[in-house]
Amino acid sequence: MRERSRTKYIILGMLTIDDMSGYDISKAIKSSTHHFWAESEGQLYPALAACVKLGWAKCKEAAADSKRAKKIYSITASGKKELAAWLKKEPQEALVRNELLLKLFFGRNVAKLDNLQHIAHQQQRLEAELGTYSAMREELIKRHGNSPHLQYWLITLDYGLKSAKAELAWCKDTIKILNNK
Amino acid sequence: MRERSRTKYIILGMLTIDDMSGYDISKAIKSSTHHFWAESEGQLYPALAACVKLGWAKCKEAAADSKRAKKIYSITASGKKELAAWLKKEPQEALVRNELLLKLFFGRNVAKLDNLQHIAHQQQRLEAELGTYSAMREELIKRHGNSPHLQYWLITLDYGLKSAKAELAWCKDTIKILNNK
DNA sequence: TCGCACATGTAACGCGTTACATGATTAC
DNA sequence: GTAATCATGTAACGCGTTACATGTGCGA
Repeated sequence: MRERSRTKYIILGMLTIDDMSGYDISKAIKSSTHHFWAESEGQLYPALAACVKLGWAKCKEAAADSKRAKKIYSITASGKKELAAWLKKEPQEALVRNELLLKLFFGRNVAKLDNLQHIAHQQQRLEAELGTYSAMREELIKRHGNSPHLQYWLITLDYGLKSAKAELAWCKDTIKILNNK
Repeated sequence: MRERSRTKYIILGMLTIDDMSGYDISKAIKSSTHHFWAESEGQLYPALAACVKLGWAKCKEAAADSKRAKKIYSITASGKKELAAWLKKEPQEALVRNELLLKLFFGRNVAKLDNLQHIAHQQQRLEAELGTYSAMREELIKRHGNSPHLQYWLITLDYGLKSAKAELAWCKDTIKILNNK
């Protein structure tokens, strides 16, 4: 069985943006890739240690000006090579597990209202998400206007915006369909 | 730690459509929910046995007219209750792990062409998917035109169609953006 | 002083994939 | 005859979440 986890690569990727601590990486993931790729701390810290062991990253204690004990990691030349090799490989198909759709697929086993409630709730979630994405977009442009990463970040954000809008349209249509019959 | 697996519920759901063997359920999943919820045989058979043990399903050997040794499962009253209770509970947020987006997020670490290739490949996949969904839609209506499940099945199919179209539009836009700069 | 954010980890456990194992029947 | 599909499972393993554990610094 070959390794399948991509935690080490998301770490390396984050370290190409800036030197960071484990905690910083965790925060960065939560505020950027979280909607399409999440990681928990339980994987992050061991994977960080593994990166160091493989020579893909190195670690130094935080500068004296910082009050907190903090380990700052940076990517090595070898790490950059590994990351680039992985980035070039054909991405695997996205993994999706959508419980809302699964429940709706079997929706005829419960009252129509139960299904409608699930969809209405999803609609609310998506509207909030749309707001978040728009805010993120402005924030990104303001704070990283001349970062060479920006173009790529906007691409993934745009994916979120477009798919949230499409999902929202589906919610509205589906509510109509269920109410009219 | 409470149980998180939903394999037993997808089994119960399939058994509300018809009595089936494990192999039948596996095939049914592959041809219906697979795009938003997949299960492997390694989970399916043990979960089936668990359903019987819990009294949610019962099992009888295949009728004599069948040549093959085959175990046909059916849902019990208790199983129906369990399924309905689960269906009514608020669905959890969808789990997504999109490797394409993850690679693009770090896209500035490789050549633009590498990123473009990934997107072009995704575009092809989506076009094929769109064709599959359209064919499935016709097939469903033809074969299950008066099934009480049909309405719900079309809803989930429609989700696939709409989100594939949105993703396809994003692919085209993104290719343009990357080429123009 | 109380709670939150910062900061770093480990352990337990359930989940899910992959691979293996086996054999029958059907279609070409 | 040979490959694909039908048919049912088990075992090993890596993955990922959740919960736990511990402590600091800062603001209200």
